Amino acid sequence: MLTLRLIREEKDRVIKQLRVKNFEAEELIEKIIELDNKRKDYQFNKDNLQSQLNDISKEIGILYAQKKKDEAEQAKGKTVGIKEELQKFEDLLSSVEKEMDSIIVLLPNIPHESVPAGKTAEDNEIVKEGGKMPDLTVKKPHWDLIKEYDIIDFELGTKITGAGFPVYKGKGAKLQRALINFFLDQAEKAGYTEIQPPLLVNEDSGFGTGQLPDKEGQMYHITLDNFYLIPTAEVPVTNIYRNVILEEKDFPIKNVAYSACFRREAGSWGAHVRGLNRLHQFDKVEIVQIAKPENSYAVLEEMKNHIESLLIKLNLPYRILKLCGGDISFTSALTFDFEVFSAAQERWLEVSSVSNFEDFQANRLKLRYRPENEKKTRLAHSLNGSALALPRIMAALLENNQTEKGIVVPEVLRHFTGFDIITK
RNA sequence: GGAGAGAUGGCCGAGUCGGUCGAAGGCGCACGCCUGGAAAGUGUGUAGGCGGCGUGAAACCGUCUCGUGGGUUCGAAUCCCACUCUCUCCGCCA
Repeated sequence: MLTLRLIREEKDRVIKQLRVKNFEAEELIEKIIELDNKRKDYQFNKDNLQSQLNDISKEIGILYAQKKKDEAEQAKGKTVGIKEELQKFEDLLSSVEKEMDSIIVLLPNIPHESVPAGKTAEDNEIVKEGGKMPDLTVKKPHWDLIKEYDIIDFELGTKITGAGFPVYKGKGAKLQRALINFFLDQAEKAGYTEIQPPLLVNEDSGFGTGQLPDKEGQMYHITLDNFYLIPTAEVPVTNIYRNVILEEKDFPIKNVAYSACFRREAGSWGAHVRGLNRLHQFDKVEIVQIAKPENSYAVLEEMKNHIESLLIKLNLPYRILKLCGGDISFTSALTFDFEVFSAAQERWLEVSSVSNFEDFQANRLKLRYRPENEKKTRLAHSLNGSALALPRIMAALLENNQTEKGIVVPEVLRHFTGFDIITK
């Protein structure tokens, strides 16, 4: 949620920058400013009336204490008109606030200056490519490999739950666990604190990170208790800081969490979603940082480097994209996507997305900090990134590392797996 | 799931039959005095939101906030209702 102050004070810049996201904001912003003016006016009137009323109440209290009962009764009469008037302004205020709340959440975060214009994923800017393309003598897609080596079973998942809930077996399960351990250990070495969050969250948390109210259909909802299954650990981990005022000494705040993630993916089933490419339940290691505004872009860079280092260590061919205005998410100011090349599918697969939300989430979360020697609090910046999402890494590893003898386990994972090749 | 108790500032804790209560007292913290330095002692300060308020900040003023939401009343931390959460006991259980 954009801050009112920004909307008021830098209206033109907001409108201009939102056009990069292909969002025409002028009308909404005019409406917001109009509502805000009304709001101030109503509150001013309300506060004044309340103040008068409070004064009379105090007088009555004193009169009673002095046993001047008649005068006290008389004073009560004076409150009637004021109370009616007060009620009127209270009603006006709450209706204008309600309308304001419903409109202000419609505005997306303004993109960073460096975000390129563009409509679709085609317009994303490739900022870096790395790693070496594998030279394969056999070239089977992972959905064939997992059957051949009996390591992941989709049919079994369908039997137990439904489509998109695969069962990992034997060395497949072990490889998955090795990846999780590797990612967590790497994050720990980079100074992140490991968190094991709840996998179900309440409505307030869903609102805090921006999943609710609009993306409701993307989450599994447990209606009986009104909980939502998390689509990413970002939700519970960032919500740790909901309604929090941080002190200077609390920084840097670096958290990492492994969790299962649940996504309904309603309506997004189609081409290119075979095998592990898109699932309803998958594992992910997520890094989350809370930063001071002046540091947040340096922090984003640091997170980006961390993610890149994982791909290098796994020896996967990768590229880094800066998302264009049309592809960047509603809440993000600047996002980099990481893709790995999956050699048998001959496709780039998105395995990570790292974003700076600036104060957009923080404003909803009421996540603030107190700068040194300042009385006033300020909104902090929040950032997160996948480090990394498991299934597509798994898909790329299986495809890129296949040989006639079996699937070769990357060097860095071997002490977690205890084996160096997956054979039939 | 059943029965009971409770929720007050960073923490502990008081708050009388509703009346100048944003809230005593203590601890902690910050700054100062004292000291050669420290401890002890001592003084001062110590919530957040919104509005007045304008280019930022401070000060000041108003208003709201004692788990959350509503109600009664001229006036609610205090009374009433609903909800949430915590604790204790019982039951169940990895």
